[in-house]
Amino acid sequence: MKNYDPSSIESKWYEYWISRGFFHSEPDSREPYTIVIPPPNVTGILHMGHILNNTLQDVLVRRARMMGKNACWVPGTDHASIATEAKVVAKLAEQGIKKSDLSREEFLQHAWRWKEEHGGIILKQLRTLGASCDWDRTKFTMDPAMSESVIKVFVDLYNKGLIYRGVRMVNWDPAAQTALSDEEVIHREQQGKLYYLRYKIEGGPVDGKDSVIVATTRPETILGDVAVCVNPNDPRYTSLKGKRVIVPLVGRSVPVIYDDYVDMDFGTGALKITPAHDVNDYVLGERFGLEVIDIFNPDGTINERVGLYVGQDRFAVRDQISKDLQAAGLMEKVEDYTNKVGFSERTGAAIEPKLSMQWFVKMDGLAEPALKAVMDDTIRFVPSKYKNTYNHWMSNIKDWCISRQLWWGQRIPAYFLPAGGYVVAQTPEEALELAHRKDPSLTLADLRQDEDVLDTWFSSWLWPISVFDGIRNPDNADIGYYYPTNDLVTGPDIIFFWVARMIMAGEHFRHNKPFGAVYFTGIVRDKLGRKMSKQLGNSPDPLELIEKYGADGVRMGLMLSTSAGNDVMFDEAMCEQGRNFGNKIWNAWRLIESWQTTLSDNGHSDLCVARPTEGVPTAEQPISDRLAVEWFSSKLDSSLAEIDSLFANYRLSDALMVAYKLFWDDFSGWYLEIVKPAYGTAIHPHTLASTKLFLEKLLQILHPFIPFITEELWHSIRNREADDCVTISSMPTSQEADDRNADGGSGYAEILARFDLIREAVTAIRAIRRARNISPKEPLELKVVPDENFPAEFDAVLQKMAGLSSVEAVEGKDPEWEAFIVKTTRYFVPLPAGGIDRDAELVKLREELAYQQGFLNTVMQKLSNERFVGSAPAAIVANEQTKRSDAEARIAALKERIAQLS
RNA sequence: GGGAGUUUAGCUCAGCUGGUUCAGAGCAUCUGCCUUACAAGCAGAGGGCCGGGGGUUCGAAUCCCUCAACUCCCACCA
Repeated sequence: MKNYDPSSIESKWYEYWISRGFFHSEPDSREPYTIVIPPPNVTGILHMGHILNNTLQDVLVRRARMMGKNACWVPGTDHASIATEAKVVAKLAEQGIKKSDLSREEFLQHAWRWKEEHGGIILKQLRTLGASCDWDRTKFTMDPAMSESVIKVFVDLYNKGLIYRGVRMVNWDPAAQTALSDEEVIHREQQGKLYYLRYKIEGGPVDGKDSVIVATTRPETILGDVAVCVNPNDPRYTSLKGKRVIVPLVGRSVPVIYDDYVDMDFGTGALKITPAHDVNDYVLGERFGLEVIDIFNPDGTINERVGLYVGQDRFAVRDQISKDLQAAGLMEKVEDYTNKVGFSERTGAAIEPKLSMQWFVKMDGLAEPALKAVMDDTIRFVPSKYKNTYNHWMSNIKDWCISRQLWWGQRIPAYFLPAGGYVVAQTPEEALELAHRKDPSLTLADLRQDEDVLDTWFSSWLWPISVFDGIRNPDNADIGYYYPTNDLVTGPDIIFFWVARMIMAGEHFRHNKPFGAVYFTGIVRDKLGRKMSKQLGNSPDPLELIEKYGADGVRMGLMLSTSAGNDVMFDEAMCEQGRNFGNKIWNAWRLIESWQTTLSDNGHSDLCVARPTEGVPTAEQPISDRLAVEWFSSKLDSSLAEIDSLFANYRLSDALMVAYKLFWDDFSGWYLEIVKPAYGTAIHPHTLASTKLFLEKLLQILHPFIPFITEELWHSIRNREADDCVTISSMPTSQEADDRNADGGSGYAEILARFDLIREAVTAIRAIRRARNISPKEPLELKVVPDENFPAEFDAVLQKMAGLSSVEAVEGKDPEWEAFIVKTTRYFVPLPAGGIDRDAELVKLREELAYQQGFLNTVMQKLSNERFVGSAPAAIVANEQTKRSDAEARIAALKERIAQLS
């Protein structure tokens, strides 16, 4: 089989890991590494954003596990009250059941059944991706213990005076029929109209005018008008002082009031005041003691208050009232107008500002320590630009409306008393105790619990604490060990909803940050940069992708093109690249596996492969092998160091790229090619042993990114004990070069540099072959004028990789030799037949000469500039001097060559 | 209306507190190869006034100013 087939092994290994309990964590003496998953909506299904987010978490967790940490990734789901309740309501509607026909208990039964049937699908899907979560710790935000924590926190904050109840102007979602927090409202530009309405002046014309023209985008709200407001400095309206005007159609007489809130330049400079349905109007209404006329039902239809348009929807009324005004001659004009309208984040309905009784959390005290923790980098934001966003929001924070007029969620533990007033307590029984202080005769049946539930985020803000039961049992072993968690991986879209509030909760309830760092992912877009959506049909099904490219391939594809905070332009080609890489690894193993250390007499490989460690080598290890091992060992080491530092800065895709190139270019392209025995010959046992060791380390480095294929090959390399898996192996560290140096080897920086010179020479010879159409199989001779930049020790490697029959030191050149220079070393290749094309050669040489002379000029300019020599650091100047002498050497060689040819 | 970010090769992006031959990487493209691990591959090659303009400096993709385009966040102008 030439191609790797991921599907045949991926599910096998996931089950194996689970069966060995590798992902389960209990507190022990090791250092913990903790991540709590951003809990997806319990009824949600996996999309590309989840794939990205969870792959990132898995990479971090798997790496930490291999670095010797006690890694714990806590999975779970969120009850998502509005979204889930909306889904259940829709599902019931399909069956002809209206929510209003059900009791609370009946509805909740349906909801729980729905949750049991559809809930947690997403968690199963995460296993397909390879997510190494500790499934034994799976939590749901409405688990009894989780809900108990939420209620405990509510009671606690209430008793501290941080939660209050009051009538406020809130964002009302007429579709879900609940209040929303400010964060749940999305403002979007909308193409609307600006209507100019005529308000007749009571008692006849003033200054020749019989009416005031008022501009509004919402003519239907005139039903609730209680005043017309103008700016006191507006000369157009000074004469209206003390006058009243008639609300069109409605016929209500309302006063003209004066307040400099009104912008004289907008519309006509006259503003209608509807305190029940506009935040600003409400403020003005309070200031002037105006009546509040609420004209809407909770579902956005007109109520009976005014007796007009009763029962009709607000948008239908807008059209109708516009016509009626027109007909009555009360519409001056209508203009196109673009304005911002708020919509519900969940249902998409246009938000209606509505005055209602709600519960709020006082935020300023909570915000202060939470702001500090981020600004002084106690909690690190990656990328740091989100500190600005966070700072701005936290500094202007408003109180948090936490009550929702829904049934799915934690019910607010406030109990109303028959005689008025209420008590707040953890349980009805405790509530009764409190109630008894007011009236000892009360029984449980007299208490009426608040009908509303809490905002979903009021449970998720406790997530990093409550998953470890740190609210109910603040001193338990888990919370002490795993908290604070290490990294949080989430999208910037919920920085206020969730991240900020978790920090507040952490600081308030644990007096400690909830996590050490927040890695903000971008949004997964299609390759045209469009957001993925069902409507556009541009959102691929992750499970299909996994089936097609393997989980490793999909993970790799996403990881290669994501950096913190940047959106990912998703292209299936990326998964293809990931799959191809898996194939590359697979084939590298096939090659190594085919190598034999002993051969039978007839030249064919023995069926029985000698164990390299057992056999006594019958011959010296080839020098090219020894050098290749030494070089790759250094290369591996320097790459490890690089990867470490990239991880420290959360540059995961760069780290993967380093590993990718290490495997593909250095290991497969160079190392394996150097040590590869000729067909039909044996490999030296030492070389084979080293090669397998290298492969093992490479698999370890790659495992956090592509867990499946690495585990499969880990077991192919040798027979292993049940728990000897790459998943829980120890990540190689980058100190091995030092050990080797102690044995008398050369430092690895130097060997890497020397090897690069050989690479350049090989590439140059290959280019000559290509230009002259010389087959790679045809041996060439190489002549060299050795100097300090000629890595003579790699002679054997050079011969093998460039297909040379000999490398000979010479003093000078022959006109029939093709020449090239690596750094300062001059190389020549005698060409077999036909010789070289002198003219073409000369053109090339002269171009090169011109470039080198130009380069030398710029160097000389710097060096002859006294201010450069005087002010630049010594190292920079010395470097320029080296550049100068190198260039001069090359120019001399080029000139000599040109002289020969012409 | 405020604030932040982005702009470097066809695409996606690296280039940290100015100085190595600094103009890079991966992918894509082009050319030649089915060479006994891999055509999901190998070998080679091309490709960019670093958004425009100005300034600071011996020296600018990098620092400052300005203009332009795009993106995002926040904000109660009907």
